[in-house]
Amino acid sequence: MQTEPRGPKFRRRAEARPEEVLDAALALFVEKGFASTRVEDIASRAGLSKGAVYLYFPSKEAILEGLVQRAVVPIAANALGFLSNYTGDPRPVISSVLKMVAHQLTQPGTVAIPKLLIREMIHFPELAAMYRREVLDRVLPVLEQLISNGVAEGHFRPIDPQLTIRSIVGPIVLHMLMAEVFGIVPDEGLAMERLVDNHLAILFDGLSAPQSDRRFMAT
Amino acid sequence: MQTEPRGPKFRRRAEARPEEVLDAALALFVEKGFASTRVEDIASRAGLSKGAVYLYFPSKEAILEGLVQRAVVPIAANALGFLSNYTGDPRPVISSVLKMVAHQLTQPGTVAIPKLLIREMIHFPELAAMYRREVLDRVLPVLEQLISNGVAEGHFRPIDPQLTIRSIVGPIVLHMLMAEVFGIVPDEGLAMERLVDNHLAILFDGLSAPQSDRRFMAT
Amino acid sequence: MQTEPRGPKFRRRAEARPEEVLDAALALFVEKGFASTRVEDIASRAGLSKGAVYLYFPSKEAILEGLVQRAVVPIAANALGFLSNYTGDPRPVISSVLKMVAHQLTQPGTVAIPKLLIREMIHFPELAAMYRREVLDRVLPVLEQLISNGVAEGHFRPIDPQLTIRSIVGPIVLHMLMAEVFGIVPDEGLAMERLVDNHLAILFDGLSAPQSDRRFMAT
Amino acid sequence: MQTEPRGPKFRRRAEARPEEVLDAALALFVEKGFASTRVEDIASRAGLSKGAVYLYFPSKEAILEGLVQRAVVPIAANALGFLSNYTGDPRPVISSVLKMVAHQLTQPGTVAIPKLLIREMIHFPELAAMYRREVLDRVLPVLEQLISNGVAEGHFRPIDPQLTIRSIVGPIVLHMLMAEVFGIVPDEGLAMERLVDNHLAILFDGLSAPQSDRRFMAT
DNA sequence: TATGAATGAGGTTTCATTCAT
DNA sequence: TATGAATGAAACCTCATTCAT
Repeated sequence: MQTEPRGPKFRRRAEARPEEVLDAALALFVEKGFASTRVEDIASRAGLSKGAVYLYFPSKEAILEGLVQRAVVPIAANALGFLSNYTGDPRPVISSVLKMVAHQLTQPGTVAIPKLLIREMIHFPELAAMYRREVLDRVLPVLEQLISNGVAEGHFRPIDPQLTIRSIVGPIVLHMLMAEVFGIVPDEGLAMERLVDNHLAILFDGLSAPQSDRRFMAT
Repeated sequence: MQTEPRGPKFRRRAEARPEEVLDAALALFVEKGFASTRVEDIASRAGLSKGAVYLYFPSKEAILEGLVQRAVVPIAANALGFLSNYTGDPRPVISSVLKMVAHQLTQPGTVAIPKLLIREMIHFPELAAMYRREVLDRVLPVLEQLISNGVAEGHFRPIDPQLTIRSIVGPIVLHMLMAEVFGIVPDEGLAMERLVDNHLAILFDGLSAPQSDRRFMAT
Repeated sequence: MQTEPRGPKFRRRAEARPEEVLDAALALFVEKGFASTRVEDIASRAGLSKGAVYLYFPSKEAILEGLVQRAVVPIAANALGFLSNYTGDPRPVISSVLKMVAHQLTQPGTVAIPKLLIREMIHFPELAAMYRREVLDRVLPVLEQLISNGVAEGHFRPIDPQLTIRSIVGPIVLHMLMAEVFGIVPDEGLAMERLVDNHLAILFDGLSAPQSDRRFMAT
Repeated sequence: MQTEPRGPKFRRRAEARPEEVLDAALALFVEKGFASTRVEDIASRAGLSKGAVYLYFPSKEAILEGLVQRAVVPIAANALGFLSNYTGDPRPVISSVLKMVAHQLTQPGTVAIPKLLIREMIHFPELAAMYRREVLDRVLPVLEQLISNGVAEGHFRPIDPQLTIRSIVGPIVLHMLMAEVFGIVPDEGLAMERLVDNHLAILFDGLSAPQSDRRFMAT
């Protein structure tokens, strides 16, 4: 008659639950958008019941917040260290950073958050603000400093560091955007490596044919 | 007892109603997103009743379609002519095209449609497909050809034309994106002109300090 | 500057307009039901504008009322005369009445109103009441009297006149109903005449084989 | 401050909810018609909230379908067995079938579905088709066979079995129809039993007075 | 902790009716 | 008389959230 309080039947790793919810939510938000994703979808993809989701997150929006939070933490903890206070020719650093970024962008997890923010920013502006504060406002100044140093030390022409960041990173972003939004991919496929190589060549040495040729042509 | 001459209940203005609806919808879709915009909002901003909107568009989605259609038509009608079959040094053309694009992008109407598409593409993929078909698939090949010519005629280094398009346009897109999504604007403000100038300098002649320095450094 | 009041351009037979509206409405109500018929449909089928319909009928419901009214008038004016006060063997009369009714029922116009009433009675019970008052309450008593006379004069068995009316008319109604509602038609087609012949044979002389045979079989 | 024990906001009764919804819907559809019945009406009559109805049925139309389905199932499961392959004088069988049918038709539940179909067939023709397929196409052939046998074995005159079905059942249907649609009821009330008795007398032996009389009259 | 039945606000769409012209 | 642009009420359906169990 009585139900002896036996030890937990299994205690399905209760600790990892919020993470699983976030994983499920991220996948679905990216696939279908925030609004079109039902809480029940998230729950069942995470292997939970709808109600259980609310044990971990007070609302659907909170899941999105949690998503951005989770993406933000490693940035703060990690990185930048090897960029900061760097002196010397910044070109090798930029090369490797660009390649790293390009590689990251092909990992689905990395772009998901910015993609989400681009879409949902209107509905949740605080989120975009948070992402900016925690991620962009930390990374951009470092890059800016790197370029400034490059100019100061004569490695670079005298260009505007802030604007130049756009010239460095913009092509990669556009590349992703064209592929993601419009399905426009170069003949050879996404080809992130080729894009970066092509871009670095232009970035450092310019689009124009070398001086000698130009003088010749000008004749 | 008195018949105060109130404003007429019905205003008869068949004229440009659909245009007005589109204008109102564009503004609201950009401001609040498609889903969060109620048809009634559109109606009242256009000075109509909810029902009247349905005299001109069979559904809310049709309004969005109409919006993209309207943005697409001028592209087909308009230009490219002055780009096609262009021969000679492409650099001046690229300069002016870039300046033109940059100028266009500061006009609210122009960016609105792509911004909308980036957000709503998930929910209405046909729209993005249409925009791609009608706009991008017309413009990109022309640019590609321009660059190919530049390479063939020795004005440019031997670079990949398709990928190079991203190096040319990407920075401007990123500039807009940073401003729009994250509110990140250079210290001097949007400064589209300065951005383009900075970018063109890098684009044509590279980020690196002139050859002389580099030879020196390479030593 | 002034618009001389010229004679009417054409004065498109303004008199017949209500009739045309009723015709259009009847066709559409039967085809699509009352609720699914838009006033604009009626108008355009009648060759009018939506607004013009309201010059003749104050509401959509009034059109339906007009329809029933119009169907009711001829009944009151016409008929019954030749049935009333009939004496002598009623069988020939019933035969010809039944054939007439059957013929009438194949005319689309005649069944339309009862069909409408069967469907819409719930929404407009007064209409059914009116039809009953003006049509059925006039016709049924006459039939009842006819049968009563037949019994009194020894032509018929002693049966209940009111209930017998159902035995006389029911099969024809069911025949129509099966065809109209369920599309169930005998192998030979609607075959109204055959149905009536078959039914009259049963009605007057019974389904059972003649007495002589029955006695034989009973042996 | 006090927590008055109000009725629980949520009642958990997964049991027979769909059945209750169907019951409520049937009652309302019959009373007010399909279109005039709001889903919320159904819900509250079933003791649910509007939204809960959609837990069991994906749409209002699905409720109607469910209604017809539910009416159809017992037919397939049930009877006909005792009719099929019957040999011998069919008259007792017809008598009892007719009495059974008449009895059934006085049960509110039974007529409701056909009544609904007559009304809504225009809007949902598939429903009428389903009812025909599952019910009528099963019952009618059996009746037809029964009559054929009666003719073959000399119990009946040589009549058309398909048409004769109408002569057998029609009066009962008309009786219901007159009562339901026009409120026309014999002086003695619905009197289903009397109707059937009167009809059976006519059906088997005819309306006309017995042979002897007729011979006399014919003289 | 976990479930999932139940709630109810909110928005799109239809269309009878009105009325300025 | 005639038009048809405009109105606005009404109802279906979705889904985030709650809570009895």
